[in-house]
Amino acid sequence: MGRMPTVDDVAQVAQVSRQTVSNVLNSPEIVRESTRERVQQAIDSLGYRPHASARRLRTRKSSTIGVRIDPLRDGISGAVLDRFLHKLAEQADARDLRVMIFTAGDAEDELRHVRRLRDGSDVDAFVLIATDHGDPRIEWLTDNGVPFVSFGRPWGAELDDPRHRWVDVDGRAGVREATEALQRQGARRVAFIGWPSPSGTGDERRAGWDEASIIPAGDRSRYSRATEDGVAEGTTAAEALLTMPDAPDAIICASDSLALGAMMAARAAGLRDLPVVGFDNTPVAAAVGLSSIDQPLDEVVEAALTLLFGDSGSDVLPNPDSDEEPTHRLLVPRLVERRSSHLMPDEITGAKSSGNH
Amino acid sequence: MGRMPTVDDVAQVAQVSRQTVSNVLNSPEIVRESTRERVQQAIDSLGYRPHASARRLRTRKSSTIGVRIDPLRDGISGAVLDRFLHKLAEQADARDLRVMIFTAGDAEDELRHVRRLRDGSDVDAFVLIATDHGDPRIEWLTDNGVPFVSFGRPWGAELDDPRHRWVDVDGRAGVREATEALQRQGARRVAFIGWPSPSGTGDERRAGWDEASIIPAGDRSRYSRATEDGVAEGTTAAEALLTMPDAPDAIICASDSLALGAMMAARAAGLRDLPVVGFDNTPVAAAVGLSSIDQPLDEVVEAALTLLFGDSGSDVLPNPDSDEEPTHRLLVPRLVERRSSHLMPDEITGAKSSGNH
DNA sequence: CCCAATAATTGGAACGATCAAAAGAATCGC
DNA sequence: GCGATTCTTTTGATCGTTCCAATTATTGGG
Repeated sequence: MGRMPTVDDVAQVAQVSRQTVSNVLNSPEIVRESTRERVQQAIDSLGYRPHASARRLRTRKSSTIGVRIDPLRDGISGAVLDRFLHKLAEQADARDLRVMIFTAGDAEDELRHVRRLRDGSDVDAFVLIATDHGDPRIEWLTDNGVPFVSFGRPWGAELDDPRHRWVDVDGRAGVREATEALQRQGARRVAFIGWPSPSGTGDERRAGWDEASIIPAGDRSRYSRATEDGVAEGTTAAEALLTMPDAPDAIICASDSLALGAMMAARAAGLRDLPVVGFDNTPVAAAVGLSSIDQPLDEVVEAALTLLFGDSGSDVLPNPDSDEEPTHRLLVPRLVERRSSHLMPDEITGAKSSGNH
Repeated sequence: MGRMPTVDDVAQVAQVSRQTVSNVLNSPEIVRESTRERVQQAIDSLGYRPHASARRLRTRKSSTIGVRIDPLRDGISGAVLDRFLHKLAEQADARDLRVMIFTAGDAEDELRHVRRLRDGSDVDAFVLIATDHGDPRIEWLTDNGVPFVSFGRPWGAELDDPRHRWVDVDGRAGVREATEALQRQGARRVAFIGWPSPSGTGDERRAGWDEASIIPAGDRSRYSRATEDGVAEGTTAAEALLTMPDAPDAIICASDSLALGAMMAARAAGLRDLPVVGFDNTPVAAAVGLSSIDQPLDEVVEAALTLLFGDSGSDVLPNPDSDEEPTHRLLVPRLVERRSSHLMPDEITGAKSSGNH
């Protein structure tokens, strides 16, 4: 394997100068057609590919985005991040961007990485996932002018800081829609199992249920449970709900984990037709035939990239400082109905799952 | 934000030459201690970071590995790849390597990416996941001298081609061990639910059961079922097993999806104590308290990186062509016992799952 | 104390591309 | 047919680093 051809090699074959070759690649419209064709032919015949590092050195941009992948993704819901990552890789490719991943133990460790990747011009911008209450990273990034976008809105006070670009899914609207759908089907007492407050995401989802519920306000709190996330926790909470007088005739949960637990509790109690709805539309939900509220990750990723790079380019937009342009997007999720609980175990027809490892 | 400091800036402050600064960074041992300290101090005070692209241009290596992430990971088992990716990012970081991800629709598309990433010197080596029967990528990569390692052994004839480095987990041993463990606990008729043959991975797992089973050889095939992967399929297969005379007193499955289905079938049939074992130890298994055979991903990743880069460095080893050094590793999985089915729904105490999105 | 051998440091060149500005070709109006 | 205008192509410099060969400082032996 000899050495790779360079612009000079192509130039020589095509009988033009270096720069013209470069122009054919980067600004073809300014090159005369006949020349362009000749150069293109030389490129093809030599199998020339621009050397990415050389280009990056000169242009001072890496066309690469950095993504932190989380260390603890034990939850079923980890699958959402997984899908997100895949969509990101896909759409980044369409814009000629590369995606670099990294992990970090804690926030400090993460900042160390961010600094290294950025100062070394390894990446142009970052994508953060699932920001928490008062996340220290956000502040650091905005203050240091590092371009980034977060999937998940900031739950602190800074919701409208135009310097912070974010994309999120409106869980409130999703749960509201699901609640209304169940009530249209005839449910009169739709219960909700969510997480303890305060939890930005969780509180929003509960609020959606609260807004749509037709349960008399005085009675309503009885139908709402808060517990840590997990299948077992979902089971416990659902059992408590199902054994009370005027038991609910449908349950909406803040996650598929909780919903899976609730579904198992319902079955154990012989309530095979009790509708149960989860959140995130994870593979498990699909596998066991659980209805779930699906996050439109395609749109999320597209919105995130648009906020960072504009409608189509691969140049990072200047960090926003005025709010002429909106710097965030709130997207609406969609209920995927699988009529969760109208199926007995021997009738399950959930989507197939694949993968051998 | 002014311009980033360069080696020259550091050199000026430390009163040495460029090259000495470079040496402090890359070969500290050849620099006199007093000088080294002075330079280091200048580096710290200026906050200097080497420009990654410039370095890559000069050294002609990118210190980056490329990983393809799969487009369809609907299965529960996708979680394994997820964990793999995380471990990879972690260990790559320890070796000062970066990880770049990409996706591709089909094999041809993937090769296009590989070629682009490699010819552009974006990545030094590739990590492939889950190779299939007679994977065309493998041949192309070996023939073109692209350094790579695969997680998953090649199932074609080329198992011992020293040019192909691979790491895999010995599913046969894992299932064998699980079968023996169940038999030690008193099970007499351990059944197996796997995938239709031919399936490299699946056939191996079944073979492990076959080797350890104490069911008389003539009877054994009745206790073995083959079906596509999926929760519903697992349920169906388990029901068939459980309704036959001399029904099995334990079930081992080739995946957690199948196992989850089998577990649900067992419960529906009132067999709450029937042991069920899955494969991959996915979050779902942990969540519902399902025993499962765990792949030692830490070791897998470490072995993979060692095959590519040697014991500690970050330079790609020359492509092997003789078999002086072993170019593959087969690792042994471990059974995680959760006594799957000794729990009724209201007693589930599976590990909590987390993650809000 | 000098010379040889070794250790430490230095300056010029190169990696492969793009930028900026200058130079050359083609086109147009009159 | 000539200068002005526009289009196309070229030349020299540069991005920040490491390689290479040359130079200077240090050490040790006789």
